[in-house]
Amino acid sequence: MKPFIKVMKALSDPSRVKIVKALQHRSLCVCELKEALGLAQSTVSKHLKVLEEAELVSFEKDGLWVNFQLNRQPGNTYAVAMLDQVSDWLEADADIREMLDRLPDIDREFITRG
Amino acid sequence: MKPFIKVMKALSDPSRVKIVKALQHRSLCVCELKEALGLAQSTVSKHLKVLEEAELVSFEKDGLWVNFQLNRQPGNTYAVAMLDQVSDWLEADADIREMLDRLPDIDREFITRG
DNA sequence: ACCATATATTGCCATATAACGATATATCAG
DNA sequence: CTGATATATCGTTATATGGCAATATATGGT
Repeated sequence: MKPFIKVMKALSDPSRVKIVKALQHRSLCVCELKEALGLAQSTVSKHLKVLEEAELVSFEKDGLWVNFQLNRQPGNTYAVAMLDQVSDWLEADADIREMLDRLPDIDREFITRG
Repeated sequence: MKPFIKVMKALSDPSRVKIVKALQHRSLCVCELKEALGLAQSTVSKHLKVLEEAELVSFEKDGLWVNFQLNRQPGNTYAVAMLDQVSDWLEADADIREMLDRLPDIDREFITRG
């Protein structure tokens, strides 16, 4: 039951859903997600940890940057299924669209430290 | 986004997941679910309301009894999909199995008011 | 009308969650 | 080693959540 609940809880928060939908398009660092979501860096970092623990996202370190992406081989069955579902869902959602439209203009090179 | 979040939140609680898994087998009244879950009647009633608002369950009144069942025609797309998913999931879960094994012996006629 | 019973609602408490700012950690450049 | 920068962690606060007991509501029987 635990792994299932973890996935459901992880997807119960609008900010975390937005992160998943953003990562559907490309891998992103914390600071880019911070810009996309309009949240504090520490808040984004915490959300990413929840998503990681549900095995919905994974990361690769690249020097100072940490690139987060959708998890390609989750051991958690529910994570696999939900990533698949969510990829088709909420494409027309106003909040999601607004964020995705801004995504192309968000670049780690032009983000100032907050 | 709201309807999606409602469904995810509804399925983020072990007691509510148990309710869904129980209703997969037969429709049940509040007092039977109370027995199956070992929770207070008011707690079960509250959980059912959350599930209702996510359109995961519906009910039919029959005199004093209210029979809850899985919602057959949810307007909420996510509710439809998740009911389908969850029907295959957690069948081997220890807590779920323990509850389902007791379910045949739970009968509204033999439940004393708490 | 009155009582019994099934469910819903309310009030309360303990814990969990999401947010932030501040601080700590990690990595790279010089 | 020192400074700069990206991320993680910590401490705090406000709100949400899950649980219970007590009470209110609804329905059927006498």
